[in-house]
Amino acid sequence: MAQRSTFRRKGRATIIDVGRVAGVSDATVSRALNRPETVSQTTRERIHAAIAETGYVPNPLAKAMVSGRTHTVGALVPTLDHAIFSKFLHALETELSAQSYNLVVAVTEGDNTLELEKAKKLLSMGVEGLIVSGLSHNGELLELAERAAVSLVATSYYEPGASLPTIGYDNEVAAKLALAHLTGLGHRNIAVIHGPVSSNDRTQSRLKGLHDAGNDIDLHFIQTSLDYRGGGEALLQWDRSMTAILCLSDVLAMGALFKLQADGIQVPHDVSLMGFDNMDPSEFLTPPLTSLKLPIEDMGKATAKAVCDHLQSGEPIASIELHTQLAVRDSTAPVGK
Amino acid sequence: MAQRSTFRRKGRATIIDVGRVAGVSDATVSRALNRPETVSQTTRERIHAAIAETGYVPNPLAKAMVSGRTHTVGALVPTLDHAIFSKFLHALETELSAQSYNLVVAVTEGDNTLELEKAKKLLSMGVEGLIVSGLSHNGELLELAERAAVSLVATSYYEPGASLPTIGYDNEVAAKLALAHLTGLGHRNIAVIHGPVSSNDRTQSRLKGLHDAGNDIDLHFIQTSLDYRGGGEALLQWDRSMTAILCLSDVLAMGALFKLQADGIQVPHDVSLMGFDNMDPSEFLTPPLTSLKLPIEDMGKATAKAVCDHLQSGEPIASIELHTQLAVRDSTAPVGK
DNA sequence: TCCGCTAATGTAGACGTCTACATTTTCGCG
DNA sequence: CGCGAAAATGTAGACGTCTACATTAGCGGA
Repeated sequence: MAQRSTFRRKGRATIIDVGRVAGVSDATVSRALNRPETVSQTTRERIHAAIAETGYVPNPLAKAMVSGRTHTVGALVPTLDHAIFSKFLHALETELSAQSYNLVVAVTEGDNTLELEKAKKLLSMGVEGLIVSGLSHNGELLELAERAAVSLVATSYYEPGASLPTIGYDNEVAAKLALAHLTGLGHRNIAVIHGPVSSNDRTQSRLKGLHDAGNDIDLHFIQTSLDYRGGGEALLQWDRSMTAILCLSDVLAMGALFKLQADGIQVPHDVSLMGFDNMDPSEFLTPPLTSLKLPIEDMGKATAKAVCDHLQSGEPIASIELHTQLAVRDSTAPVGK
Repeated sequence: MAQRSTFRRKGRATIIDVGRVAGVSDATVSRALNRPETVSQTTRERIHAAIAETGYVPNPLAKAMVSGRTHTVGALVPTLDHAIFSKFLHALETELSAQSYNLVVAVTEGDNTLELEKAKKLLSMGVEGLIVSGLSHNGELLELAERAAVSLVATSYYEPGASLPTIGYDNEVAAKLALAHLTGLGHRNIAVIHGPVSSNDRTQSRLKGLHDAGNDIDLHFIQTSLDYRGGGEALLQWDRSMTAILCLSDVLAMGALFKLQADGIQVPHDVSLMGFDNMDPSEFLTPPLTSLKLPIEDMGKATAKAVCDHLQSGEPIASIELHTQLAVRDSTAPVGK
């Protein structure tokens, strides 16, 4: 803990202090650290001793400043407290970190104003790329990112015509796929339980995909809060004339299933139940839940790769479509059963 | 999109370019931006026009370098793909962001070597504080953080004697509390389902809390994988002589419950089932799951506050104990029933 | 022994912003 | 009309690291 004033200016030793102790210039120290082969054996040893003596730690800010790189990518997500986003971020972080990038996370609560505000913070800390969720954003966001020369990419979406690259899946098609499964089983009168529409463009797209279902299909849309409770409460608007329930999220489906179980209503005997997301527990439920698999982990990996490639090559980011897939399990059955 | 070579050096306009266009020095521009009241009205206007013209965006790195601050805090968590940690991070981010700090997240997969590696990356990008989960770490970590003059705080734990400040709860006490609930209902022969012990010191502590349960209590420890499947599979080692099952995580409890439901075993009639964590769905299960509430959100908030206070005041971080609490619901019943 | 080449090290200035201090301008008031 | 204080602006150098270029040292060969 010796406080050698020789090599301490404002608390921390600098590369110059190390040089002074080792009897060389700062440039030599820098070289010893970054390209050791250009420094003689003996000098290198003296320098390392000096580093140990001074407790020198490179100043990351000075480094970043001179290189102009922070190796940092920012992600804006509506929430962390939802398996979809945390799974996505997990995959994203893993891949980014494999390529030596750091991930800064900011939560937007689905609020475009807050999103803009947090985007500013991320930009003003020097992120090199910015990942957002969905397509509806404050108009200023794009402009902001462009001014900062930071490239933007949207996820949870695939829409090649959009004003920014998108990496994700087609929510409309996915919703159609889910519905087709139920109609294929003969269901014609179907409850659709979904979360709030405002400030959730994924839900909006999914609903859009359902709207032109066809004349002989009766859809009853039930909006509720996007949580387990909401799934249960939505059932108040359900009656047995609707032979199937399509939930636009597995959380809602589980909420509904638990309520049905509590009420003694048999799935799929009394009603078919289908989710959307394919979350971890879904396949273990009783009965195992039919759902729609979203390629969340792939999306995380692909997004990380795209951003890293872009930062390396300078090429613009291309949109990538990932595919959704039915996971047919026991919670859905033919209408007659 | 005019490419005025006058004010472009390496692609981006600098504060000096703005000054040149506005006909003032860089210092005046800097002041106009940071302390506008010290600059005359007319000059300010000219400067803002110049900023618009040049598309100037302050370089965050230079700023950080001169101020020596990044306003960034790092968090190392075992995984993001688990509600506990993502809930924690959500609360953490919310509070940090309220105090204008950014959050960098790194995933350790519960591996101390990887943790150390990622800690290095976080330090070398300039985090001002580092939040880790649990107490078992690579020894180098503490040393590293100290050298970088970055303060460390451990969460999910409360242990005032530890070598670093801890903000969390007492896992041993919590486990005892859970067990006491079951023994209080008369259960004497209890299965304890838990996840992998290695590299999970929270599980270790919880088990430690159970070990001196008392002579008349028979505990059957069943280790399994920490996921829904694991909870179900663990039941292979359970038989009806064990009148209660204590799962050291709600994920395991849900996995077990779903399997019990599938097998037609009634909870709590045939067996009492208790979880640990109190995750979102638990109260909606059929039957609602008795669990042990962990103060995860409080922990996130408290940790953020502690770190921010520390960074503001320079005072060392003090350990904080948060309390756990039983959430008694219908999945547990007296042994006779 | 000296030339010339290579290896090793030093010098100087750049990166973009901030700020203490110096200087200039402004303006009120006698 | 000029003095002096206050307001406005400029100058210079710091922050810590990197690197192109300049310089010195070292060494083998003739």
